[in-house]
Amino acid sequence: MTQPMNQKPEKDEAFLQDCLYFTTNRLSRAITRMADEAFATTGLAPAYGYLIRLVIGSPGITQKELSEKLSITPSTLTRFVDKLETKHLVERKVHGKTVMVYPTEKGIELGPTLRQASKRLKQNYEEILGKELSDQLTEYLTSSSKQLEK
Amino acid sequence: MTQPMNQKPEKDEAFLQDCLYFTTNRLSRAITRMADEAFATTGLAPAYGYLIRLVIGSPGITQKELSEKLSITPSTLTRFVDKLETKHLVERKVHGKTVMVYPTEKGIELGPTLRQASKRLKQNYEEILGKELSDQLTEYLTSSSKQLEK
DNA sequence: TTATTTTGTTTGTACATACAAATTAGTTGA
DNA sequence: TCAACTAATTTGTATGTACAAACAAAATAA
Repeated sequence: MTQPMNQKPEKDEAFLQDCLYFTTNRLSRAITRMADEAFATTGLAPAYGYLIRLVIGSPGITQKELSEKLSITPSTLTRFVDKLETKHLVERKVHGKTVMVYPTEKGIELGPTLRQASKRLKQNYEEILGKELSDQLTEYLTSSSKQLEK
Repeated sequence: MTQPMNQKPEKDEAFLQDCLYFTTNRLSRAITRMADEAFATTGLAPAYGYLIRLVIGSPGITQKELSEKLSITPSTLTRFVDKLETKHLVERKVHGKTVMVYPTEKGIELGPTLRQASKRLKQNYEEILGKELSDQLTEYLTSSSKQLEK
């Protein structure tokens, strides 16, 4: 009897838990919910917070560089900068065909608040997952992303 | 001198690589791109493929159960089933206040194609990441999701 | 110098997804 | 029996994100 007893095609749902696509997106939804909460006080979605921090850290950084560091497409980055510009948190300076992004005074002032939110977020998930797993997972994620993005 | 030399606030971008929110979403974008390719032949986005497979595996499964197994909200699930219903791949049967979902003949026939696409996807990412890392990562992701979803 | 190609950005459009509110249908307690 | 509650689903609306096409500026080739 080579055939296992279970005739029915995938009566259970192991194929979900085995799929990196599914499991990654599942975690993405969970951690995004958590991040939204942690950043609620900043008035900004988490992704925007990280963008501003990059701009504060490197005033005049180009949009191309930003989209690379954030691993999002240039078109998405355009929309992000649009929104932050209408909130007067960053401003663009066009230089030929490239666009350089600078923080405004208001943007710079937001820096500490953003770092705090990040810290809270990290505390929250480390409390649930443990520092061990959190760190290991984060490291694996970065390494995998780098490989897959090629 | 308690203060480290580096005065400038986050000149580098380590804070990105250290953040589980960022790294998870980064991988999510990369693997979703890959999954879209692998499922291109099916005419369906990957998420819909998994939904149909659950329905084939448990005909009459309720929407509530589906949304739990897929870890998506009920409202999202409603839209998914809407779309699959207009494509005549599944059909709803209302039973009181719950909705049961059944595969159509056409939906059942799609099963093998979907499993193939899944297999291709897995082969593709295992080729890049290695089976080792893939498995370990997938396991960590599932375990973390379970904990964070509580 | 002019024509071609490349590069960075933006715009149009589409989709997955969520939350909050509305709806509908059982359930329970007075 | 009916009012209040709870649970499953749907609808309205908003947002992050991508891809493809358009556009604009720079670089290169002729």
